[in-house]
Amino acid sequence: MAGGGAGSAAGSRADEQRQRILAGAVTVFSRRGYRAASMNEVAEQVGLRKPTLYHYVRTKQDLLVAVYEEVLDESLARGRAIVARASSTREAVRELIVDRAAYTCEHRDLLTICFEEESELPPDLRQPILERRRVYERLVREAVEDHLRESGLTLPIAVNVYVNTLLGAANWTYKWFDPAGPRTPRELGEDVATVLLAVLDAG
Amino acid sequence: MAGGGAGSAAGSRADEQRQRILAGAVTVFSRRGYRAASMNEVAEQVGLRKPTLYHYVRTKQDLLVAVYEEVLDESLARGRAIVARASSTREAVRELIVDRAAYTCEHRDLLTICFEEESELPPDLRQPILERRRVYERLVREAVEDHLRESGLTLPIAVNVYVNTLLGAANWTYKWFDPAGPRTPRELGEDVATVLLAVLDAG
DNA sequence: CTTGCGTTCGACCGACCGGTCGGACGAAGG
DNA sequence: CCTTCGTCCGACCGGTCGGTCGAACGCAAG
Repeated sequence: MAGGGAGSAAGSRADEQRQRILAGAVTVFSRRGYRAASMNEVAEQVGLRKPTLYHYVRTKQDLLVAVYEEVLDESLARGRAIVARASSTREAVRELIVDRAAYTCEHRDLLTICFEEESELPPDLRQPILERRRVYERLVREAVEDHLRESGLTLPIAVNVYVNTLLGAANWTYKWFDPAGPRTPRELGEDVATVLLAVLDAG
Repeated sequence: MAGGGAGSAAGSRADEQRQRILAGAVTVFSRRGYRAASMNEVAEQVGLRKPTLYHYVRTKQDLLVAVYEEVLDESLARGRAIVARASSTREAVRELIVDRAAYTCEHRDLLTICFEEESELPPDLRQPILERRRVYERLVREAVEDHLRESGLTLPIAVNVYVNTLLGAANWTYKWFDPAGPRTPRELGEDVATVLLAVLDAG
């Protein structure tokens, strides 16, 4: 009863190792691609041998799924928190954009995997995972719709197209954000939001 | 001297086959991922057997490189043509966005490969290819800078950030454009451009 | 010391992949 | 008729990968 359990992390030695292995897998998968990365490489990254990995992990696919779980959980939690705490509907939309870009930049390796390895998901888990992403997108769309309703403004295009454009601009930062550059992830997110909010404010 | 030659396509029977094989490879690579796709699958897609593929193609990597060549050539050609023919600097920027999104939507499989298989490029060709992409990005940036200079407007953010945001929004359409949906690629591109130009016009 | 358990790994297995080889088929040219 | 050449493929090879097995090690409890 004390330590372990079902969740994704706990205090036990074994769970610590699992976390280390997952972190190593993220590094290797994002650098070389899920399929090209071998479990031997993951093991080396963590400082273990392959059979030891399999003492803690069931399959390579499980590691990939864990990445999606983490990103989806975190994305949705952040999104909900932002909507809940926002001081206005406009601020909610703005902060969703800023935070989305910032989160993406702070975890480029994680997001690289999520964006590029969808076809590697096991077929039975693919639908549920995509559905959870759709929940996040709906949250953003509703934030935009709330703001439009409240402000009386109208968008010159379909809301759904606006949301996809917005998410594209924010997500694409995973391709070009430079951690050694002059802008912090949040600053960059604010700039991206400035671009995307202009069309909203123009009403 | 008559038929064949160095270019990427010609009238000879063999070149026709090469085109068919490349098209099949694009389909399979984009659906399953370059690494996960086997040359057997490509062969099946084209209606041949693996050894026959290798009668026309040197290596699997060559097929991948051919995809990048095609997309880079086409992108740059379109970009230059747009800038050359644009009736105003604003129209140049607008049309660059519209066409970028439209081209992406019309060739989703091609672009999917380009966006997601960069790490699979042979190391010696990677730098040259990335450099050519940078040339395209520079073309867009200069179009934006020309418009700002001519109009006397200023952007509230760095031009470079604006261009990356713009390209992200346009490129991301490869993830969500629905060919069965109500909008044509160009219509969708126009909507995306509407969002991105608002901040420019507000200048 | 003995038992037991969590951890580690060398060696191995079956499957598959990129790529090759040698030959078969068929049409064109003599 | 035979030759030639482009096309096609069954069978095969070396290598790698995901995953397993059985044993060894270290350590805490009795």
